[in-house]
Amino acid sequence: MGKGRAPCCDKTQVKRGPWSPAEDLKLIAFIQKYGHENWRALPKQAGLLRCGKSCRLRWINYLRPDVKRGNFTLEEEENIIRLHKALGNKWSKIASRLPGRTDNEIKNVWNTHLKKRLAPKKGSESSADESKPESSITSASSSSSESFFSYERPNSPKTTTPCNNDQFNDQAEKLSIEDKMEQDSEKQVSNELANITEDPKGSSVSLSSDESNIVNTSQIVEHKPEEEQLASPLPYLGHYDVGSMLEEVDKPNQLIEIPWEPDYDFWKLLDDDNSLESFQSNEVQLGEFPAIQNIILGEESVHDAEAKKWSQDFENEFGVVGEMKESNKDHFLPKNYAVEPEMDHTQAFDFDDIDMARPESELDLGYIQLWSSWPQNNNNNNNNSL
DNA sequence: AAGAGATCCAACCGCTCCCTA
DNA sequence: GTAGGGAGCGGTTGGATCTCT
Repeated sequence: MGKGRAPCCDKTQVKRGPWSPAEDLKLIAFIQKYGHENWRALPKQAGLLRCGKSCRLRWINYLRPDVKRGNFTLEEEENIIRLHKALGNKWSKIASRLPGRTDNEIKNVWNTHLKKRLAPKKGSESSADESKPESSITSASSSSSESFFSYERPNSPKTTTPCNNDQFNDQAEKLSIEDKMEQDSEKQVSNELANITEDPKGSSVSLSSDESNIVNTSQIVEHKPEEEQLASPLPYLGHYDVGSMLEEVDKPNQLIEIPWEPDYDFWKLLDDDNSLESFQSNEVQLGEFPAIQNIILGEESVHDAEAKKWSQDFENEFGVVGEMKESNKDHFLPKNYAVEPEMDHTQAFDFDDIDMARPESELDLGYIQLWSSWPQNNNNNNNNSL
């Protein structure tokens, strides 16, 4: 092993950094159709200039429809602390017990404030055991109760939970018992997880062996908007011609080239009042994610009320519609999104391009459900900056 | 209002695990 | 038994955003 492991891909040949909406959509479209059995080959097949690992990460941490976005609730944070004590820095295992949360997200939350929150009371204790499971949380939890419950998350809607010590002691006792159970074996953890996640493999449609696959229809059917806060990270993708993209990705065994869609069109559409009006009056279904839903659901007619509703939702989501100017359109891009270089600003969005064909396969059905399952108003705190 | 420092989080890196031939 | 390759995991980083002065 003198040479060490070969890199997974040629770093000079792949794009790095923030993902663009177009890349996201390509990835979503491809995975919706073909799943992700081979991450290494996926970017090539999907027409993405990305490393397979990057695609996997993007999908798991951000694009997966069952990813719960928004701030962690107090209950979730308690669970993280409890599970971290039981499992240590096993973020993926912790994530598996917090439906909708990713290991990366949990890791970030832990490192950014949960760790800090617990730090003061831990000062006198061993600081080296931070990543190691403890036999019981009782003592640590009791001593940390004050700082723990007085914590108020910045920039988040207050999750006001009564913070008296009696309640905490009850919880600590309960958690202590649970943790002892957890420590018995990881198998048990897995079993408990199975109960929590309601058998993700029990779906009628499955494109891949991964339990997180988005075409898990059971997840979608059981979607509860109020509770789950599932959120599309790309509600603004309405201008992308998913239909043609899906046609392109319908060739998984060849190297395909999907032309980059200019993001500009979408912003131009919003910038131009006339365009927006035509957009709204175009007798096209405008649901939560208008163009995409149109494409997928194949609805041929729409009510103006729905069009207006979407317009309002979009305004809520992105701020002022119609006042965005050419000079500052980039500022309306969602946080951390990459702007595609060399945009073709001459192209205009054409609804006629949308493939309105009704889906026939189960895969397409899954696609419908994916998109239609995202709630309109997610609590993604990224919206703060929009 | 502006600059500095703090915070957050998406993405990357490199390692380990696991499967297959 | 073992070498190679892919997937997954945990640690870290860098840039964007927020808060404070």
